[in-house]
Amino acid sequence: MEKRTFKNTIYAAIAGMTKAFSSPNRLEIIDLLANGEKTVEQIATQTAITVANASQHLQVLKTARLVRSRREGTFIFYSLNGLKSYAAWKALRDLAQEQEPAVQVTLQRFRQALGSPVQELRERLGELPRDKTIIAYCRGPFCTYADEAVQLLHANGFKALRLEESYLDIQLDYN
Amino acid sequence: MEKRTFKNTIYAAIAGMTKAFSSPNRLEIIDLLANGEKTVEQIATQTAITVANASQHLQVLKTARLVRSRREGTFIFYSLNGLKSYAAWKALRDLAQEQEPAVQVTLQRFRQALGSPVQELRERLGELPRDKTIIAYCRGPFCTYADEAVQLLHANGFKALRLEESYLDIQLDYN
DNA sequence: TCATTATTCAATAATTTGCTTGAATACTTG
DNA sequence: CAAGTATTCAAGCAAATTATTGAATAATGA
Repeated sequence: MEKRTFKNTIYAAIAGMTKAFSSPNRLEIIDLLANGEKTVEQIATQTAITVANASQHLQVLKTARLVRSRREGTFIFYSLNGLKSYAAWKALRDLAQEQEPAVQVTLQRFRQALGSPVQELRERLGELPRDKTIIAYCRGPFCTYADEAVQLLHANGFKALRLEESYLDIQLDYN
Repeated sequence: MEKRTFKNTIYAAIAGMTKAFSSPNRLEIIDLLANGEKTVEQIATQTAITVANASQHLQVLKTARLVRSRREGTFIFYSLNGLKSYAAWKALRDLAQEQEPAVQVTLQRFRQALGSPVQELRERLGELPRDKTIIAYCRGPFCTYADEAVQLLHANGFKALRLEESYLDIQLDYN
């Protein structure tokens, strides 16, 4: 086989896999699945797309071996397939956060624009210990709730930190 | 701004950057540039595409901030823009090597199919020291010459190793 | 078996992407 | 300034990608 043919095959195969990453909806799905397995309908609801469209994207991700599925009754649960899939998503995200002004700016605004659902936390502040540091966790760096929680906790005199990494990040550290 | 709008903006921005990675030709260009800066024509020649097409791809990569350029006389030299660009490419490559059978198989064949240009090395074997270990280096894991060289050196009783990482990998270790 | 529910499939239209060709720009050197 | 060379631009066409719609599968439970 010609050297050029080898190269063409390899780069085409990698690009094929990479294409699965290059759609906003699929990235959001990957980001969701980094938090644990989900059904098609959950994914559709949380990403605000139709079920058929979510299913379609999931097929693309599955063909590229980025996600896997298991059946449980009438439900099919999807999850990320392996740590390297997550590692690649993380590398792309880090890169974009460093180099894409749109991401930097929006993310900052996103985290400042305090919203709502720290409501329960506010109501149950009394149940939290004051002698310990509280770690606020929230899936991925694109979820704002951890930030809101930390701000609320600080305002009320608690020691609190935001956990920057998702659970898959923590696993990555051990490999 | 609506939470959904935030998310749409962020994922779209990341996907925009990711799209720059998802073309075989552009991946090969990135792989080339991981070895150091190159002119448009060098890139076109080494990737076996036309100059206009290479230029076009380079514009895409530049818009996505994955490469940068500098002018020197009539030449414009392109190079990778930052370690994170390289890190992302490496993550994608690792993922594909692990999960894409086509990549695994082809890469293996590629490295076995000994070719030619270790010719000069063969002719100048006498100039090499026999009391030291020789490290064969070759840009990225997708270049075969290092493998051929190691095989030749072993066959002639030298101590030799293949350096798996490119020079950018080595830099990554220090950050 | 039949109705129900979760998921996938299939067809379509709109948009985007990739490569080619030939012309235009930008810098250098005589 | 003129000629030469490296690079980019612009137009055009073929191919791939996306979301939508409505129908088809597949498992569950009565």
